[in-house]
Amino acid sequence: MLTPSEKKTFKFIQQYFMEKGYAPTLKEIAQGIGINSRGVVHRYLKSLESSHLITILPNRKRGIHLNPEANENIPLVPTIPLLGRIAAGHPIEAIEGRDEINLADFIMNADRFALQVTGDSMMEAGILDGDTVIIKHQNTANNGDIIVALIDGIEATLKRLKRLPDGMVLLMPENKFMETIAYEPERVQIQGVVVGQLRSYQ
Amino acid sequence: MLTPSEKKTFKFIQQYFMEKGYAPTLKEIAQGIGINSRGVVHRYLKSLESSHLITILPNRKRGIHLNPEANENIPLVPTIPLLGRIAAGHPIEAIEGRDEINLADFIMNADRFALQVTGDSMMEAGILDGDTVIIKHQNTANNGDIIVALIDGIEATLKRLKRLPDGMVLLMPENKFMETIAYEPERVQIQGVVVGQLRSYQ
DNA sequence: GATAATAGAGAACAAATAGAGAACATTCAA
DNA sequence: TTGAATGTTCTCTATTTGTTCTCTATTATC
Repeated sequence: MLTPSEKKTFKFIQQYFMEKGYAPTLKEIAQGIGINSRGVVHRYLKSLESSHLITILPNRKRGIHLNPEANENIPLVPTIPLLGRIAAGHPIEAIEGRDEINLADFIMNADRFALQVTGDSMMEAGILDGDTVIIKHQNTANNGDIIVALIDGIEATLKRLKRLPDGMVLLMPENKFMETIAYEPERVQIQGVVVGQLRSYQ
Repeated sequence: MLTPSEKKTFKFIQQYFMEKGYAPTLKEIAQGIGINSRGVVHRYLKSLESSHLITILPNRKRGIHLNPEANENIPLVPTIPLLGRIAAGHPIEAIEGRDEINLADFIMNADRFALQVTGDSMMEAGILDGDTVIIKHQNTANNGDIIVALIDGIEATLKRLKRLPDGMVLLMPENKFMETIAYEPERVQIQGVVVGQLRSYQ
């Protein structure tokens, strides 16, 4: 179990790694977490090592490794550090305030489930073949939402919703090679709304 | 059975755990449930321990463990049910075997972090303005990987990597309105590889 | 009314944590 | 080779925190 100081130390190391591409010195860590003593930092590092979060190469300068396989030791909060904003042509810009993403907030919820997407009908909305979408189960949706709809009780589809003033329901793909189709409202049953999306490149 | 105060205490601890990743101090619990006395909190903790809801590590600061069996409503491993595969024009197809997505496997790892993407340079790869990409920290990458690169030690960018036989490094945007640029290898420092992606529609 | 259970305040002490900084060993670059 | 920077091990101090008490108040029950 990490103390708050140890956690702070660990986060600083992660962030430093990202920005510089190499590990910080003990002095830099000390400054980064707001203390003066290298000895104290060393104590925190020893503790992080015994939690298998890092590996210390003895006596090496900047000899800290982040351990990839360490998730079992921080099991409780599904968070990942959010280090900043990346835009082409600029240095990575730090984000004040929010410094981590809580996956629980992001998607976990009793009324949510996942679907794996096949096909390219939502390609131009950034939803590609093989992606996973997180659906919030609900029977209504707003204009412009991306929804899971059941047509005639059988055919399921992922489309953007638009209701016309005359009552017709448009299900619009985000792919210029595919056509929007209009349905009578009673043929379309809304199953849920897309609230998130995941993609794995591994 | 628990008294109302004990229940309140237990809920506060659960919530604190989810948010911070470590246990609260007695003082924090006291404030959290609206009293002043650490001694009283300690009494509640003893009671929660004898109900096997928590374990107290004696004399440890923040030495409270939530007992997993008593905690079934809060999953330790964040998962979301994966209901099937959706393809335009077909019913939702069930997936045998895998029926839930483990978010910990998906992204959480000590050497991973998140970056928020600004701009449209990777649009055609389905990475849109505002998306969050999960980066695995590493200094090497394969041809075709989407990487975070530092150019001349300053400028950070998200591009697809291609190495030419003559040693030059191509950083290719996925946007037909932007141009691929070739760099001498010593100007490009690889910071990490994109291993995942999140998008929130909320 | 007596009794027990619940709630809370707060004092007193022991122990853990956070931090400073000295002293020495080791690296690493000039 | 040498010196500065860095890692490592210590001892010391202060503060916070956990723990155990005793005391008071309220409420419900017999």
